Amino acid sequence: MAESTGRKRTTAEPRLHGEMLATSLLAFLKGCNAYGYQLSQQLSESGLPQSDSGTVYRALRQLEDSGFVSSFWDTSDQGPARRMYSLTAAGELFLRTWIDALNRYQEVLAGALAGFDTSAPADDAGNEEEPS
Amino acid sequence: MAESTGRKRTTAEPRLHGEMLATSLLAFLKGCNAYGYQLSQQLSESGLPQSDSGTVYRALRQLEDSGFVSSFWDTSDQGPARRMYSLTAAGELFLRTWIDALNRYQEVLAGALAGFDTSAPADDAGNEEEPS
DNA sequence: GGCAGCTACGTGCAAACTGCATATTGCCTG
DNA sequence: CAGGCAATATGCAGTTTGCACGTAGCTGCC
Repeated sequence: MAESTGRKRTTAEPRLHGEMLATSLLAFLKGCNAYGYQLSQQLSESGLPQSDSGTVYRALRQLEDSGFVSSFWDTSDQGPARRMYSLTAAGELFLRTWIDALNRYQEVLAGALAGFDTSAPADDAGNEEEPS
Repeated sequence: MAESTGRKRTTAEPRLHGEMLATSLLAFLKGCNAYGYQLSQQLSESGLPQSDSGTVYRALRQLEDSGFVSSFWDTSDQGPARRMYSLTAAGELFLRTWIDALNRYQEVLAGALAGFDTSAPADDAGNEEEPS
């Protein structure tokens, strides 16, 4: 009953998922628009946890469905056509919103590491006083 | 191209998932050990995006399977027994690893936001730094 | 020409994860 | 006693992911 599949989630090295992947892509697109392959490479070089390229392409599609990016086919260069993505206003808004949530997230983590009791009113965290 | 349910996940308010949820739980446990119900409440009060309590319980189980937390039944108080969780050494290591990744993550986001819209009103995409 | 290899994008499938509702047990209060 | 809260857990349907694989265009090499 041990590791049959071997693919848990919390076990191996981290991987970039969900909103974090989406936000990273939006952040890259904020600087300059790019295409999927390029973004996938940038993720690898960023030192961030990596993602499967298929996941990246699908994430970009979802972002487009949500209206956070827009795309067009770029055939100006040689090679296979590239789907060029660019950030929309809604995407920028979403990006800022998420960065804000991320800041709180890091506060919590940093606080917990530094010795907890950062901002919470210490209801019963370190106190064993239970309202009974 | 049949349209599915239509509600994606990049649209509404963020929710805490995957490794981010796991890391939050580990961070809380770093300060003091606690049980699921308590952790679920702390998440709500932290200003972080929330998670379903069922998801929290399952995440704790997975963390235990991965060896990042350990648990025992606490019956010292009245009421239903509580499964008390505490952080293990492996969990602490995982926590630090992920916080490190988080730092890089925030660097990327902050860099993308700050590095481009400060004084460059150019909206084209072809004039960014080419790293190669 | 033939052919491997790289770029660039996409999809099928099974496993995994999530949200919601719901069930359970124990205790306390009106 | 019925109702409600605390605390944990699970079934189910829908969604997301990892991996593998497939397509298409171009380049280099013999």
